[in-house]
Amino acid sequence: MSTEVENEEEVKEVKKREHVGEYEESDECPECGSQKLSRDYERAELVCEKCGLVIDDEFIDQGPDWRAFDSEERDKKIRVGAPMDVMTHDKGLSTNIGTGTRDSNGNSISSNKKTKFYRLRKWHRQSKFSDSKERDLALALGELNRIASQLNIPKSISEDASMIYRKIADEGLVKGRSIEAMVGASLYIACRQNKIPRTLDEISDSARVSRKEIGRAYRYVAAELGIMLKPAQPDEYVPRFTSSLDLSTQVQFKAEEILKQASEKELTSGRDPTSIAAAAIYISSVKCGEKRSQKKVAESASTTEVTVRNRYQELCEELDIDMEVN
DNA sequence: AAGACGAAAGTGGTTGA
DNA sequence: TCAACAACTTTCGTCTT
Repeated sequence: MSTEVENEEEVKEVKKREHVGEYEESDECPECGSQKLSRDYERAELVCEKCGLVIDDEFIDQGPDWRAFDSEERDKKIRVGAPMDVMTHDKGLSTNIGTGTRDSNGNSISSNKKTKFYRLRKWHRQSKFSDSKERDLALALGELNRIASQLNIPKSISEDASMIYRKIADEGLVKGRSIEAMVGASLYIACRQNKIPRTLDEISDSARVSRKEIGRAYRYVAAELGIMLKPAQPDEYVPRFTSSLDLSTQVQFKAEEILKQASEKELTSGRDPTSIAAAAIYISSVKCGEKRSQKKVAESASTTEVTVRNRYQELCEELDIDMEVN
């Protein structure tokens, strides 16, 4: 509200532009004829300074509808508070009891009342976490953020994951299960849905639970919420792997090209998509003259040289790729 | 010395009786 | 519940660059 704006000049200037209410400050007091009328914006009253008559009340406050605490904020003219934030347990929208020293009538409040409000504020703060659900949610979302940032998961996806977790919690699916595993499952689902899959291994590395448990939680959640995910496609891993290997986009496109042919020939089914992706990247890196060793490629895809080797040999054979000539 | 290759044995998960 | 099974990993010795 305008009370927070310290600069009175600015407020008055806005007032002048429009006629507000029946009376204006320049009018005379109908009671005593005094020309000293003033507006009390806090109470929305136009009063005669001489006799105290309220001439006009409930006029519309034409002051700025944005709030500002300093000149920088005034320049920005921000109209809203914090945006909804699904990443925190109360979506960043919970209320606080203010710390003002005046009551709604503008009178200062007694020290007795002040201590009372201090207590109220304290209780109110604590009540945000009053039930175990909220506490668990706060804990879970904290953990989710930690894992997501460790895995460099984009904000939009971790937000999706928090929405999924909220749903899980709302349906009461967490009961009796590990929160951490459920968080892992939420992230896993969110990543796959956004076509930037992370493997269960990658997630469990950053979480405090095993891949097995996250996998189990994921299957459970998927069944309960009716989430059906298409199996991860190898090409979805390519951009992440190539960039972690510092390969050019040319290599990336080439690898995706190879994978397209491979999936047409149905070479991908039944195989770990990360291995296929790694093999395609290996071939592509050699072909583009940016060779990375099998070991390096395998590492980035968190698999082994042997598997990369086996896959890439299959690909070469089936797609008639000759590794010798460039 | 590093990387590529292949054989062999071991592991964890799925499937079908 | 158990055995069979395919995919994958680990380990290791050999060959090539």
